Amino acid sequence: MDPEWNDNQPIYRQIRDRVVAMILDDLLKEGDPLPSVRNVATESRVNPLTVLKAYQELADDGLVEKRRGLGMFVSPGAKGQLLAGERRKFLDEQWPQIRATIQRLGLAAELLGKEG
Amino acid sequence: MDPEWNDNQPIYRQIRDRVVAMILDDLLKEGDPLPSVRNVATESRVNPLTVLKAYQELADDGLVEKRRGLGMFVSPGAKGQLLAGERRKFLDEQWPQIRATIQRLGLAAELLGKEG
DNA sequence: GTTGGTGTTATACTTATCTATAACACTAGG
DNA sequence: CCTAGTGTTATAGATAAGTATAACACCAAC
Repeated sequence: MDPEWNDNQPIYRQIRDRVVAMILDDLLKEGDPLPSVRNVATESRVNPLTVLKAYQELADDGLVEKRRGLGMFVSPGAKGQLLAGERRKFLDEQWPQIRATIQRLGLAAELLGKEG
Repeated sequence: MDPEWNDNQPIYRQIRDRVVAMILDDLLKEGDPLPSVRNVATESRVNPLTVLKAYQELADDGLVEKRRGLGMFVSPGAKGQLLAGERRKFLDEQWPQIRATIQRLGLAAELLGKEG
Protein backbone atom coordinates (compact mmCIF):
# COMPACT_ATOMS: atom_id res chain seq x y z
CA MET A 1 0.00 0.00 0.00
CA ASP A 2 1.68 3.11 1.27
CA PRO A 3 -0.56 5.50 -0.62
CA GLU A 4 1.87 8.37 -0.90
CA TRP A 5 1.07 11.47 1.06
CA ASN A 6 0.05 14.76 -0.33
CA ASP A 7 2.43 17.49 0.78
CA ASN A 8 -0.31 20.10 0.68
CA GLN A 9 -2.02 18.63 3.71
CA PRO A 10 -0.88 17.29 7.11
CA ILE A 11 -0.82 13.50 7.22
CA TYR A 12 -3.24 13.27 10.12
CA ARG A 13 -5.82 15.21 8.13
CA GLN A 14 -5.33 12.98 5.13
CA ILE A 15 -5.90 9.91 7.30
CA ARG A 16 -9.01 11.56 8.68
CA ASP A 17 -10.27 12.31 5.17
CA ARG A 18 -9.55 8.77 4.08
CA VAL A 19 -11.79 7.37 6.82
CA VAL A 20 -14.49 9.90 5.98
CA ALA A 21 -14.33 8.75 2.37
CA MET A 22 -14.62 5.11 3.41
CA ILE A 23 -17.73 5.91 5.44
CA LEU A 24 -19.33 7.85 2.60
CA ASP A 25 -18.50 5.05 0.17
CA ASP A 26 -20.04 2.45 2.51
CA LEU A 27 -16.71 0.68 2.88
CA LEU A 28 -17.19 1.36 6.56
CA LYS A 29 -20.77 0.96 7.75
CA GLU A 30 -22.15 2.22 11.01
CA GLY A 31 -20.98 -0.04 13.83
CA ASP A 32 -17.98 -1.30 11.88
CA PRO A 33 -14.57 -1.15 13.56
CA LEU A 34 -12.00 1.21 12.13
CA PRO A 35 -8.62 -0.17 11.09
CA SER A 36 -6.66 -0.19 14.34
CA VAL A 37 -4.29 2.63 15.18
CA ARG A 38 -1.36 0.24 15.24
CA ASN A 39 -2.29 -1.40 11.95
CA VAL A 40 -2.64 1.85 10.06
CA ALA A 41 0.58 3.12 11.58
CA THR A 42 2.49 0.01 10.54
CA GLU A 43 1.04 -0.37 7.05
CA SER A 44 1.31 3.31 6.20
CA ARG A 45 4.71 3.56 7.91
CA VAL A 46 3.51 6.45 10.00
CA ASN A 47 3.79 7.14 13.70
CA PRO A 48 0.95 5.76 15.85
CA LEU A 49 0.54 9.19 17.37
CA THR A 50 -0.19 10.65 13.98
CA VAL A 51 -2.93 8.09 13.37
CA LEU A 52 -4.27 8.66 16.86
CA LYS A 53 -4.53 12.37 16.17
CA ALA A 54 -6.61 11.69 13.07
CA TYR A 55 -8.88 9.30 14.94
CA GLN A 56 -9.16 11.72 17.83
CA GLU A 57 -10.58 14.35 15.48
CA LEU A 58 -13.12 11.86 14.22
CA ALA A 59 -14.12 11.06 17.79
CA ASP A 60 -14.36 14.75 18.67
CA ASP A 61 -16.75 15.19 15.75
CA GLY A 62 -18.85 12.31 17.04
CA LEU A 63 -18.24 10.22 13.94
CA VAL A 64 -16.63 7.32 15.76
CA GLU A 65 -16.89 5.89 19.24
CA LYS A 66 -14.00 4.63 21.25
CA ARG A 67 -14.20 1.48 23.32
CA ARG A 68 -11.06 1.10 25.30
CA GLY A 69 -9.46 -2.28 24.83
CA LEU A 70 -11.69 -3.01 21.86
CA GLY A 71 -11.17 -0.39 19.20
CA MET A 72 -12.97 2.45 17.53
CA PHE A 73 -16.31 2.04 15.79
CA VAL A 74 -18.31 4.08 13.33
CA SER A 75 -21.06 5.88 15.21
CA PRO A 76 -24.72 5.45 14.33
CA GLY A 77 -25.78 8.32 12.13
CA ALA A 78 -22.20 9.02 11.04
CA LYS A 79 -22.92 8.89 7.34
CA GLY A 80 -25.90 11.19 7.56
CA GLN A 81 -23.96 13.63 9.69
CA LEU A 82 -21.14 13.57 7.18
CA LEU A 83 -23.37 14.13 4.18
CA ALA A 84 -24.73 17.24 5.83
CA GLY A 85 -21.57 18.63 7.41
CA GLU A 86 -19.08 17.82 4.68
CA ARG A 87 -21.42 19.14 2.06
CA ARG A 88 -21.73 22.48 3.76
CA LYS A 89 -17.99 22.69 4.41
CA PHE A 90 -17.20 21.81 0.82
CA LEU A 91 -19.70 24.19 -0.72
CA ASP A 92 -18.88 27.09 1.58
CA GLU A 93 -15.13 26.84 1.92
CA GLN A 94 -13.66 24.86 -0.94
CA TRP A 95 -15.89 25.05 -3.98
CA PRO A 96 -15.78 28.83 -4.45
CA GLN A 97 -12.00 28.76 -4.66
CA ILE A 98 -11.97 25.69 -6.87
CA ARG A 99 -14.47 27.27 -9.19
CA ALA A 100 -12.41 30.46 -9.40
CA THR A 101 -9.34 28.42 -10.28
CA ILE A 102 -11.23 26.58 -12.99
CA GLN A 103 -12.45 29.83 -14.52
CA ARG A 104 -8.97 31.31 -14.31
CA LEU A 105 -7.42 28.35 -16.10
CA GLY A 106 -10.10 28.40 -18.77
CA LEU A 107 -11.25 24.89 -17.91
CA ALA A 108 -14.88 25.69 -17.20
CA ALA A 109 -16.27 24.33 -20.46
CA GLU A 110 -14.21 21.19 -20.17
CA LEU A 111 -14.96 20.40 -16.54
CA LEU A 112 -18.27 22.01 -15.72
CA GLY A 113 -20.25 21.65 -18.90
CA LYS A 114 -21.05 24.39 -21.38
CA GLU A 115 -23.09 26.66 -19.10
CA GLY A 116 -20.67 26.28 -16.20
CA MET B 1 -7.41 44.49 3.01
CA ASP B 2 -6.03 41.80 5.24
CA PRO B 3 -7.78 38.96 3.40
CA GLU B 4 -7.79 36.48 6.24
CA TRP B 5 -5.58 33.47 5.81
CA ASN B 6 -6.72 29.97 5.17
CA ASP B 7 -5.47 27.58 7.82
CA ASN B 8 -5.29 24.73 5.34
CA GLN B 9 -2.35 26.25 3.53
CA PRO B 10 0.89 27.98 4.53
CA ILE B 11 0.70 31.75 4.19
CA TYR B 12 3.63 31.96 1.82
CA ARG B 13 1.86 29.60 -0.56
CA GLN B 14 -1.33 31.61 -0.35
CA ILE B 15 0.59 34.76 -1.23
CA ARG B 16 2.18 32.92 -4.13
CA ASP B 17 -1.24 31.75 -5.32
CA ARG B 18 -2.63 35.24 -5.01
CA VAL B 19 0.02 36.60 -7.36
CA VAL B 20 -0.56 33.75 -9.78
CA ALA B 21 -4.25 34.59 -9.78
CA MET B 22 -3.49 38.26 -10.46
CA ILE B 23 -1.35 37.31 -13.43
CA LEU B 24 -3.99 34.98 -14.84
CA ASP B 25 -6.68 37.63 -14.34
CA ASP B 26 -4.54 40.26 -16.12
CA LEU B 27 -4.37 42.39 -13.00
CA LEU B 28 -0.61 41.99 -13.37
CA LYS B 29 0.59 42.09 -16.94
CA GLU B 30 3.98 40.98 -18.15
CA GLY B 31 6.59 43.56 -17.21
CA ASP B 32 4.50 44.97 -14.36
CA PRO B 33 6.13 45.29 -10.95
CA LEU B 34 4.84 43.12 -8.16
CA PRO B 35 3.66 44.76 -4.95
CA SER B 36 6.85 45.22 -2.98
CA VAL B 37 7.87 42.76 -0.30
CA ARG B 38 7.72 45.44 2.35
CA ASN B 39 4.32 46.71 1.21
CA VAL B 40 2.69 43.32 1.19
CA ALA B 41 4.24 42.53 4.54
CA THR B 42 2.91 45.72 6.09
CA GLU B 43 -0.56 45.65 4.58
CA SER B 44 -1.12 41.98 5.23
CA ARG B 45 0.51 42.24 8.64
CA VAL B 46 2.87 39.43 7.79
CA ASN B 47 6.61 39.07 8.18
CA PRO B 48 8.70 40.28 5.23
CA LEU B 49 10.48 36.94 5.20
CA THR B 50 7.20 35.17 4.61
CA VAL B 51 6.46 37.36 1.61
CA LEU B 52 10.00 36.93 0.36
CA LYS B 53 9.62 33.18 0.49
CA ALA B 54 6.50 33.38 -1.67
CA TYR B 55 8.22 35.66 -4.17
CA GLN B 56 11.30 33.46 -4.17
CA GLU B 57 9.18 30.52 -5.31
CA LEU B 58 7.79 32.61 -8.14
CA ALA B 59 11.30 33.60 -9.17
CA ASP B 60 12.47 29.99 -9.00
CA ASP B 61 9.64 29.06 -11.35
CA GLY B 62 10.74 31.80 -13.76
CA LEU B 63 7.47 33.69 -13.40
CA VAL B 64 9.02 36.87 -12.07
CA GLU B 65 12.39 38.54 -12.46
CA LYS B 66 14.25 40.25 -9.69
CA ARG B 67 16.06 43.50 -10.21
CA ARG B 68 17.96 44.35 -7.12
CA GLY B 69 17.21 47.82 -5.89
CA LEU B 70 14.21 48.08 -8.18
CA GLY B 71 11.77 45.35 -7.41
CA MET B 72 10.34 42.21 -8.93
CA PHE B 73 8.63 42.15 -12.30
CA VAL B 74 6.36 39.72 -14.10
CA SER B 75 8.44 37.80 -16.63
CA PRO B 76 7.61 37.78 -20.33
CA GLY B 77 5.65 34.64 -21.08
CA ALA B 78 4.57 34.23 -17.47
CA LYS B 79 0.87 33.98 -18.23
CA GLY B 80 1.36 31.41 -20.97
CA GLN B 81 3.64 29.37 -18.75
CA LEU B 82 1.07 29.52 -15.98
CA LEU B 83 -1.81 28.49 -18.17
CA ALA B 84 0.12 25.40 -19.19
CA GLY B 85 1.75 24.47 -15.90
CA GLU B 86 -1.06 25.29 -13.55
CA ARG B 87 -3.53 23.51 -15.78
CA ARG B 88 -1.53 20.34 -15.74
CA LYS B 89 -0.96 20.53 -12.00
CA PHE B 90 -4.62 21.15 -11.36
CA LEU B 91 -5.89 18.43 -13.67
CA ASP B 92 -3.37 15.83 -12.53
CA GLU B 93 -3.14 16.47 -8.82
CA GLN B 94 -6.22 18.27 -7.60
CA TRP B 95 -9.16 17.65 -9.87
CA PRO B 96 -9.31 13.85 -9.43
CA GLN B 97 -9.62 14.23 -5.68
CA ILE B 98 -12.08 17.08 -5.97
CA ARG B 99 -14.19 15.10 -8.37
CA ALA B 100 -14.18 12.08 -6.06
CA THR B 101 -15.33 14.29 -3.20
CA ILE B 102 -18.13 15.71 -5.31
CA GLN B 103 -19.35 12.26 -6.26
CA ARG B 104 -19.11 11.11 -2.66
CA LEU B 105 -21.20 14.00 -1.42
CA GLY B 106 -23.79 13.50 -4.13
CA LEU B 107 -23.20 16.95 -5.57
CA ALA B 108 -22.32 15.90 -9.11
CA ALA B 109 -25.63 16.85 -10.69
CA GLU B 110 -25.68 20.18 -8.89
CA LEU B 111 -22.12 21.23 -9.61
CA LEU B 112 -21.04 19.43 -12.76
CA GLY B 113 -24.20 19.34 -14.83
CA LYS B 114 -26.41 16.32 -15.45
CA GLU B 115 -23.89 14.14 -17.25
CA GLY B 116 -21.08 14.97 -14.81
C1' DG C 1 -3.11 -15.48 35.24
C1' DT C 2 -1.18 -15.07 30.74
C1' DT C 3 -1.35 -13.64 26.10
C1' DG C 4 -2.41 -10.72 22.45
C1' DG C 5 -5.33 -7.52 20.72
C1' DT C 6 -7.22 -2.73 21.48
C1' DG C 7 -6.53 2.64 22.76
C1' DT C 8 -3.55 6.02 25.60
C1' DT C 9 0.09 8.66 27.59
C1' DA C 10 4.94 10.45 28.40
C1' DT C 11 9.54 12.17 26.87
C1' DA C 12 12.51 13.87 23.70
C1' DC C 13 13.86 15.13 19.26
C1' DT C 14 13.52 16.98 14.23
C1' DT C 15 11.56 19.80 10.80
C1' DA C 16 8.67 23.41 8.65
C1' DT C 17 6.33 27.59 9.19
C1' DC C 18 5.99 32.06 10.90
C1' DT C 19 7.50 35.88 13.64
C1' DA C 20 10.60 39.80 15.50
C1' DT C 21 14.51 42.76 14.89
C1' DA C 22 18.15 44.39 12.70
C1' DA C 23 21.37 45.13 9.41
C1' DC C 24 23.25 44.89 4.60
C1' DA C 25 23.30 45.77 -0.73
C1' DC C 26 21.68 47.94 -4.81
C1' DT C 27 19.30 51.82 -7.58
C1' DA C 28 17.14 56.20 -8.78
C1' DG C 29 16.62 60.99 -7.72
C1' DG C 30 17.63 65.12 -5.26
C1' DC D 1 26.86 62.38 -0.85
C1' DC D 2 22.32 61.58 0.95
C1' DT D 3 17.82 59.74 1.00
C1' DA D 4 14.23 56.67 0.22
C1' DG D 5 12.75 53.07 -2.24
C1' DT D 6 13.81 48.28 -3.74
C1' DG D 7 15.48 43.08 -2.51
C1' DT D 8 18.53 40.26 0.87
C1' DT D 9 20.67 38.22 4.80
C1' DA D 10 21.51 37.07 9.77
C1' DT D 11 19.96 35.73 14.45
C1' DA D 12 16.82 34.16 17.50
C1' DG D 13 12.50 32.49 19.12
C1' DA D 14 7.45 30.35 18.87
C1' DT D 15 4.36 26.99 17.36
C1' DA D 16 2.70 22.96 14.90
C1' DA D 17 3.53 18.54 12.73
C1' DG D 18 5.74 14.41 12.64
C1' DT D 19 8.95 10.87 14.43
C1' DA D 20 11.13 7.43 17.78
C1' DT D 21 10.73 4.70 21.98
C1' DA D 22 8.69 3.16 25.64
C1' DA D 23 5.41 2.34 28.87
C1' DC D 24 0.60 2.15 30.68
C1' DA D 25 -4.59 0.75 30.74
C1' DC D 26 -8.40 -2.00 29.20
C1' DC D 27 -10.76 -6.21 27.23
C1' DA D 28 -11.46 -10.99 25.32
C1' DA D 29 -9.88 -15.66 24.90
C1' DC D 30 -7.19 -19.36 26.36
